[in-house]
Amino acid sequence: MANDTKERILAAALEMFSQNGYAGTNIRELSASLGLVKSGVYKHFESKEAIWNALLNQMIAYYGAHFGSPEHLPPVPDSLEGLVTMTMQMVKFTVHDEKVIMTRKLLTLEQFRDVRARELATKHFLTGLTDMFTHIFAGMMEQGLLRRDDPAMLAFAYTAPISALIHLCDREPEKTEKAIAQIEAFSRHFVKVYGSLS
Amino acid sequence: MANDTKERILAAALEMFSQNGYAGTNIRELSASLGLVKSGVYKHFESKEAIWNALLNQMIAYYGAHFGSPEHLPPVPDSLEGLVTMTMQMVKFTVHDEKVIMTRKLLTLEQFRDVRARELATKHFLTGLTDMFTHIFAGMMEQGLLRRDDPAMLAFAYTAPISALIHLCDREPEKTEKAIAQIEAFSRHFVKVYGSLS
DNA sequence: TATTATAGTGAACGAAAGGTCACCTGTCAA
DNA sequence: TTGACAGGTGACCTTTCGTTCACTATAATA
Repeated sequence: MANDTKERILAAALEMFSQNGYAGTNIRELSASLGLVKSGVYKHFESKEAIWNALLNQMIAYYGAHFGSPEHLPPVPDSLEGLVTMTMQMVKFTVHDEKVIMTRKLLTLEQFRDVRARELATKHFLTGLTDMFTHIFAGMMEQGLLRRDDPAMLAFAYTAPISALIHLCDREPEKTEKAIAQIEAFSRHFVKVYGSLS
Repeated sequence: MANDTKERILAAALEMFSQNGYAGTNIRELSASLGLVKSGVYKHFESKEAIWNALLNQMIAYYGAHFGSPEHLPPVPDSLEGLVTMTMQMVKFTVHDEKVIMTRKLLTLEQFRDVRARELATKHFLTGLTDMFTHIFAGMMEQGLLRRDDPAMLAFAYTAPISALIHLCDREPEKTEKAIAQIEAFSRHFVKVYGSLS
């Protein structure tokens, strides 16, 4: 049947939920944005909540597939400058990719209402990043690039400020460029402080 | 007249808006939680949006009165341990005070919808804290307690991770104790790294 | 005491919400 | 050719929303 309407509904839902929240979104507008009428949506989902659940499942699955398992860990940089470069690549992607932005906003808006959104939010905003950089920093310490220290603590100290500025970009997109520059400055400050040469 | 109903409405609105968001809150429930009937609220506010505006004005005024001006800056600690102590005092207050928690949640939920909420959110979550600790760290550097460095950068590196864990407490209150311990560990890590004795 | 403003009630209203249903239409398999 | 079905339409239903209004009780004021 070549039917991608279901996927298009989920895409539109992500867009509207991330902007106006679940409660602030209505099926009429959502349908209209797809060029169909409200009842058409109910051919694909049995309720508004079903759309929400499907969207959340999709996000959870996506996160699991891309960041959930150890095999998706990025390579350990072989220099301090490599850490900065890798960081900036990831940051530039994450603050410019519309779908990623909307995912973060959605999790921000629904974290207090839905337990699964809450858990995914914590992964997205906190533990996912620290886990990833714990691994990276442990590797860099082994290579003698970073001062020996608790890699988890360093990862937390490194990723939390970056995460804060990513949130700023979501909140005030016009500050994105400035925030990226700030992240790079922070990253360089970090390698200066924790690099083994200091 | 002894009429505090207006204030009670605002308090209830803070509670409901911070839990369910503006769109997810209805006047019936809000009135009921105060033991009055829906139309009674309209004796004090002409619309739901008027309640929102009054609440936001109150929050903005409160923030301005308590954190807005330089005279409210905390004293500069006279030791590294003093920094940790002061930090933990502030943190324990901010993660346990119901009103402060609800304020943060509300700003989190409405930051994408309302420009003034957005600006206050940035102050609350980012610039307010960094500004405050920029002043503190500059003072501590003058006293020779901290290594000479850019105090604004240090303030950012110090407050952003703490802020991230405060957000975690808002999202998952059952992790509050653990998060507080993590903040203390991070604070001690920070003074170890940046203290002038290192 | 008479008056008047205040705070609250309860019924009602129109709009908008989520959801249902009978119906239409094009596609594909038997 | 026919029948089944997926996908879409438009009218309609019920509930809930924010809001209004006539009315009442109360307490201060003139």
